Amino acid sequence: MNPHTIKVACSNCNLRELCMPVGLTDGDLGRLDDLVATRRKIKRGTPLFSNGDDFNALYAIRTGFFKTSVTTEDGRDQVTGFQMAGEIIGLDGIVGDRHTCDAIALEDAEVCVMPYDRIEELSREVPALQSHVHKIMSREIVREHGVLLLLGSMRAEERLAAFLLNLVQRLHARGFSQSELVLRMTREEIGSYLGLKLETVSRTFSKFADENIVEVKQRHVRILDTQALRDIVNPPPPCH
Amino acid sequence: MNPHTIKVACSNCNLRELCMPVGLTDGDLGRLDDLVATRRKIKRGTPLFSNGDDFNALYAIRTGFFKTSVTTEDGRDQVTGFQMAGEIIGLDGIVGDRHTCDAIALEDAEVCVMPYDRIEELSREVPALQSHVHKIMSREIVREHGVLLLLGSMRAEERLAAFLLNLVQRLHARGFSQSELVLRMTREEIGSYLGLKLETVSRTFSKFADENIVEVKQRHVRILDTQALRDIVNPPPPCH
DNA sequence: CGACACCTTGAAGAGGTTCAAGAAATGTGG
DNA sequence: CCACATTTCTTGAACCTCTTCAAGGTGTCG
Repeated sequence: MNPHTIKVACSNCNLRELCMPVGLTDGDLGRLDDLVATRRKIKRGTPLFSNGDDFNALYAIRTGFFKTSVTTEDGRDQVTGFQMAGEIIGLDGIVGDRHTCDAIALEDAEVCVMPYDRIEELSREVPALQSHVHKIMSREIVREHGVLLLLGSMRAEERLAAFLLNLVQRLHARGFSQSELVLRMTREEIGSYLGLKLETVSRTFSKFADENIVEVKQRHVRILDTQALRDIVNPPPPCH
Repeated sequence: MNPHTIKVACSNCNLRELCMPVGLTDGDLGRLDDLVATRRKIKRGTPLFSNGDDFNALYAIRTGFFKTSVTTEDGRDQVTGFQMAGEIIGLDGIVGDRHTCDAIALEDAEVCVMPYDRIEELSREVPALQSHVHKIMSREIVREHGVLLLLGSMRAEERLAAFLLNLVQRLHARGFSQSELVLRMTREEIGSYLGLKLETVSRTFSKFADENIVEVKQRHVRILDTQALRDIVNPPPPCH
């Protein structure tokens, strides 16, 4: 067995609420522990899985931060998402038994490895788990709908504002500040996710800073005016 | 009961291969019939479901053609996909018990209504169905990854070329021509899907026509040079 | 046949990209 | 712990793609 893996239990994991927030009986909860085979540590800059890898597990992020990205034959690259503690990655691999994207750790990370055959087996026996797995997939579909909207119909400022609000909201749900955050990704990675060039991302940050909407020092961002960001994403109807 | 619904059976449906291509025993196959409660006819221009509607079923398209779209509070609209016979629609509703997008018929259509609680129930008992449902969701996630790539990193010509190739490939899988197709959607809907304005879509069609890559007469499109379209999507490496 | 929705095309303009240079942070090896 | 190499970020200027606005053409349906 990989030396970077250790045996663990879900039943007293403090991320349980986020990662497997199922209404489980004590008995079911014990069985959930069977789901996580091991944990695995991923070093910053290293893939958890890559395009083409055999699919055999979903991963629950315990600590750390990931990006997922897809690549075309001619080398173009698109970041499809950023994932943080409590989120599940690897769903792309189910349909074809191989992963179709890369998942790269943007900081040292640890994940719970949940072998897919055990998930299928267990979710046949525990309806609450079955339902939860379905919801996780559906949530991912709905999330991507939102990104399509962003890429298809928003301008640079709207995209970056939406991105910041989304990040800070997810961090807040994990107990972090509502207004302060440290970006774990480069401007280029943000740009790839938002369908913009890194220079445009940088310029837009500067513009927000000029307007006293945020303070930006490299990857440290402080949101000074959340409402202004909201208004940028969703222009308030003109008063008349 | 709604007069527009009738009772039916999957077990001898000729779309079975596309819609529920599971390796089923005869016994299981009979049980699949329990899945489809009814059929429902949808008139052109009419929603199958709308944003905010209670979620209680997935729909398998028997005939017809749909678009799905999401809307922002300020009225912006993004087409998230076009669906044709054999495809499953409604997955967005699972996570929150309500639909989060609109599904509109672009031509008169008929769908099989598969109540979601029956799907969950039956897929606990029929592993092949469980696996299939998971694959359908995963496929949708992977499909959307492709659209993200398109919206995030491609130029207008590349987007339209990719769109045409995708449409014709899916139609071909259903027994239609590899080179001829009738668009069921307007230029505006194509544009919304591709993150372009309708004028840009129109101009790009005209450009392809000038270059003898396609023939376009309103919604009738004939592809004259498939390889040219492929080369536009995926520029071949320069010879040296 | 007339009304309406849809499509095409042109010209001007805006938003984002590209290219380039330099500054700031980060990591590395001595 | 410091010097140096590397990566990342910022900013400016020119350019290009796509959008916007406008007008006219085409097709469709009652």
